[in-house]
Amino acid sequence: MRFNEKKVASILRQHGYKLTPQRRTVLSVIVLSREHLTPAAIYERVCREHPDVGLVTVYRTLEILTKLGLLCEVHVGGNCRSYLMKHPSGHHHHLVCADCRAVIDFTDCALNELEQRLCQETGFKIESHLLEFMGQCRDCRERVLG
Amino acid sequence: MRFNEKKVASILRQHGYKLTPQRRTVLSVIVLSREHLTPAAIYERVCREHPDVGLVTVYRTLEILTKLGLLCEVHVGGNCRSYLMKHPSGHHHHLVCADCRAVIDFTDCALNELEQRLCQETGFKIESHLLEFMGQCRDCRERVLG
DNA sequence: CTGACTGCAAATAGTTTGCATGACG
DNA sequence: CGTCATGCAAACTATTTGCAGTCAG
Repeated sequence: MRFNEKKVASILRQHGYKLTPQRRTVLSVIVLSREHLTPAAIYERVCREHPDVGLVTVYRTLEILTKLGLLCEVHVGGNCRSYLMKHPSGHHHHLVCADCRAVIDFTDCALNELEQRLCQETGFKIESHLLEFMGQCRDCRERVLG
Repeated sequence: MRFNEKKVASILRQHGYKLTPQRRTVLSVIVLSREHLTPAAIYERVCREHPDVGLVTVYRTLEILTKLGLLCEVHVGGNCRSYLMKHPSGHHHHLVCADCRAVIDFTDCALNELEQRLCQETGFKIESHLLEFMGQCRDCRERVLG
């Protein structure tokens, strides 16, 4: 389960950030989404509820959440910046639906063996990795099949 | 081994693209690089030899090479667009040095098993994946150690 | 020759910054 | 109440497009 609104709010407060209505709205949009969202998409949804919030505030909120390590970036699909609330547990990867942009997380990537072999063969010291699967989720497949 | 200049030139000609001096220069910069390069970095190197080439031409050449499937994008490192000549053989992944940006390719990603398990568990139809390792290459490690 | 290619300049898209006003704690 | 947050406008960066002149084939 990903971070929920209460948890994020408390972390923000712990770090001395104020909980303004604008930030609450941005937070709620991100937390409630099963999809990865671009800043523009977040802004659009925020505006539906509170048209007076500025795009700049969305960017600044994203910056804070990223700095606190609460967000993960999704890379799939050309557009580089898409965000999603992170798991509190840490290391995980994404399974992304190309149609509805829904994201499923999984944790055991089983890359240790490959990583070790690559280290031996190349002399690299591997520090991290990026792994994402792209495809079509169950719902979207069924919708297409009719 | 990645595509070489001759091979790429011939593919371009086959597809009816003209081989102008500008394109030759852009090509040679990409082919000769062991690193992944942003459009701006390619432009800079091109200018060292031919200061009269425009950045726009770099973008347009990259567009063509991408359309022909001769380039791969490297995602690591925030900046989203970095390019590298592709392997003719097809499916492969990258091991990227965070210091010098050198890229080593490898082919057997050993993800089939994981892919199958994820399909079963989630109902996803997986179509592709993105896998990159980041770290420090042998040379950069030795340079640091002295 | 002629259509494709080029460079310039301007347009567009995405993101960041400066600043005066406003509100959380 | 002071400080941090906000929104606007403007600056910036990256990329794309329109256009007239140029050149590869």
